[in-house]
Amino acid sequence: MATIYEVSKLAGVSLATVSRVMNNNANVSDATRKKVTLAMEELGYRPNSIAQSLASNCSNSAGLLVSELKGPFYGPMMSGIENTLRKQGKHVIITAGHSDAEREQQGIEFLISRNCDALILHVEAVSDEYLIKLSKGKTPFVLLNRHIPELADRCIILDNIKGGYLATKYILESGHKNIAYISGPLWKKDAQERLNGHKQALAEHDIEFDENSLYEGDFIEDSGYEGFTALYKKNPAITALVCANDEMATGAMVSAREHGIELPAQLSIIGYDNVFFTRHVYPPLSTINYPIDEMGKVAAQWVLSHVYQKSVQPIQTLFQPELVIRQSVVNIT
Amino acid sequence: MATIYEVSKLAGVSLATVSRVMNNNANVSDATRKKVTLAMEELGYRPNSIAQSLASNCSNSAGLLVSELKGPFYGPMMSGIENTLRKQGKHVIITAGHSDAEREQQGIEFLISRNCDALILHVEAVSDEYLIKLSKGKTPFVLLNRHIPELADRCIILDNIKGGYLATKYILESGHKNIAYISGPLWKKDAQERLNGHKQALAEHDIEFDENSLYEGDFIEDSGYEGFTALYKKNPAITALVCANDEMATGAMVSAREHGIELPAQLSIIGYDNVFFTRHVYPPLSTINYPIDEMGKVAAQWVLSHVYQKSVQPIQTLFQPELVIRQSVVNIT
DNA sequence: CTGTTAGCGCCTTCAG
DNA sequence: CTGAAGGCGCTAACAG
Repeated sequence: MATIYEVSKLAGVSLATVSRVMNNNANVSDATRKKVTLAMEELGYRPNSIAQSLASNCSNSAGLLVSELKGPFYGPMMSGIENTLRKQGKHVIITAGHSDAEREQQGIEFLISRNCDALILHVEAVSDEYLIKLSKGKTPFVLLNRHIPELADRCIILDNIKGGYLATKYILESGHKNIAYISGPLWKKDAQERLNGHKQALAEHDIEFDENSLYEGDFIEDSGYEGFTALYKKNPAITALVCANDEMATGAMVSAREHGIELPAQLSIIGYDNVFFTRHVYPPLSTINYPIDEMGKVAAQWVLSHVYQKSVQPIQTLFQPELVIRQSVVNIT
Repeated sequence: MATIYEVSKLAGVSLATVSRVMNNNANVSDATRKKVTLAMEELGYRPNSIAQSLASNCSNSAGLLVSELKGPFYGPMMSGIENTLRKQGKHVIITAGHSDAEREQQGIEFLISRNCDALILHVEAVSDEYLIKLSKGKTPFVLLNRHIPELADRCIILDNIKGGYLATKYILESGHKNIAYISGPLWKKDAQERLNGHKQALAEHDIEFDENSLYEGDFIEDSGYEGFTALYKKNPAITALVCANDEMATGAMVSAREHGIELPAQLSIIGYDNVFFTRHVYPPLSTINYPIDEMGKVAAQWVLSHVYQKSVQPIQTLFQPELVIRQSVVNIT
């Protein structure tokens, strides 16, 4: 790899001049600029961004931490972020936290140690205190899907309580009274909030929440399968199931079919997230829309304006969930 | 951020010694080691991996280029790679090429300029020549899903011809004779190969391939929708459709239903890739398994052994596709 | 076992 | 408009 030094020699100028044409910064005469450009081409020169980063303390890249690299939820999120950042010539360094406090911390530290100019974090396990401490550090960050009062202006979130409420309300208005619920891991705030929304809707319709009709899953398909199996055993009379995400809903569907239950006629199911494949499962799954790609874009824009343009514009931090009606819920009134 | 210098001062030792305990390399007495460790903790010291990378010419991270960050195909691939690398303390820097030659090149150059120790590339648009030239450079790389004879030992591929063959063979053996095909973009080699496999199976059964029953899609769902719409218009008598990937197959299903076609009774469909949601569409989609997660792991292992352990072990480069039978294909003999 | 001394490749004042 | 010089934080011989 050619270095700036070789370029400068070939062009017959100083290091500083080469540096200047690279960052087409200061005034450089057209003549010398041309000389340098030619020399760079001749040598196939590529700037070493590591060295740039060390010297300038700016890496032109943002760090992104997601819980998983796979799964239908994170793909659109990463993609939305990468696209908007890339358009401005910024890069993204992605790493996974696996919903584990230690791995999330490691990931964050890795990104910081890589000189990321800013961080976009979808963290679940790490504590509020840790993040507040982190916010005192020099690397700015936004939080996706997590609300911390002290950091409210950089928390881009969905109103999960409302989402949970909307889902169950729709089920109730379709005449169901015998309703089971498969939640996410309840140590996760969003899982908790969705469940709270559910309870709220129930209360509004004077239906008492029954612990026996709750199964705590882990947002993964299999737990939906196991959840329905368990729930059905306890109470075969349920006519509707609300799931805290779409993947568990599809898992539940598999179990329901194995029990000889006809969908949606004998069992209504609703999911959450509106992940892309929900249109294609059978029956097409009604769900709650989570505009994660858009939220990712907002996060990216925050980075762009806040870090690179130094113009601190307020951003939309609260997004609204929406009911998406397809065919998995049946009216039994 | 504390630097190595401050640590050395606090511990009362030299820079070199601090560096040594960090890389627990050379012999350091337990006493001084303890002093240094304490000093590091007290200062909350974190090594700056950018500086390490610049000085040691080793970044402990591999670059990964995929076509898209979203989509059911790349998720498992990224995840498989990240997991196996992470276990050895290596990190992954991911970027997207969007199946565009220029963006793929940019991505590769970014990864190289970031001092990645090795690259794992899923590139589609960039030329063979470019990659061959790249192979002369100092950053080693493996190729995923691309075969270049000159670089055969670092190409981890699936036998796509065979996969295409298996899919159509299964359709033919189910008694279908009036078969349409939705391909991927034919400038992509894998799309071409899958189609060739299709033709080969047809030939074996003495069925002539008809250009009119081919629609060139782009591996994205919508093109499956449009593809079937166009194909059906030309020939409403088709009884089977083979698609070059699962996403187009699900798109085709939507169109078929809109035409009042009952699935699978009136139209058999087979996909390709065995992406995770194929089990959940209706009818559950028969397809060809593409062990992409495993192939990703092999790529990661290549990096681990080849670059970090300097033990050049040969790896499995050719993987076999397998027919996955579900319920979207019906026997009409 | 430990300290000294050069760099890694680039940016950034500061003079000129 | 251009060059010289110092430094970003760390590693890696080489001495001692």
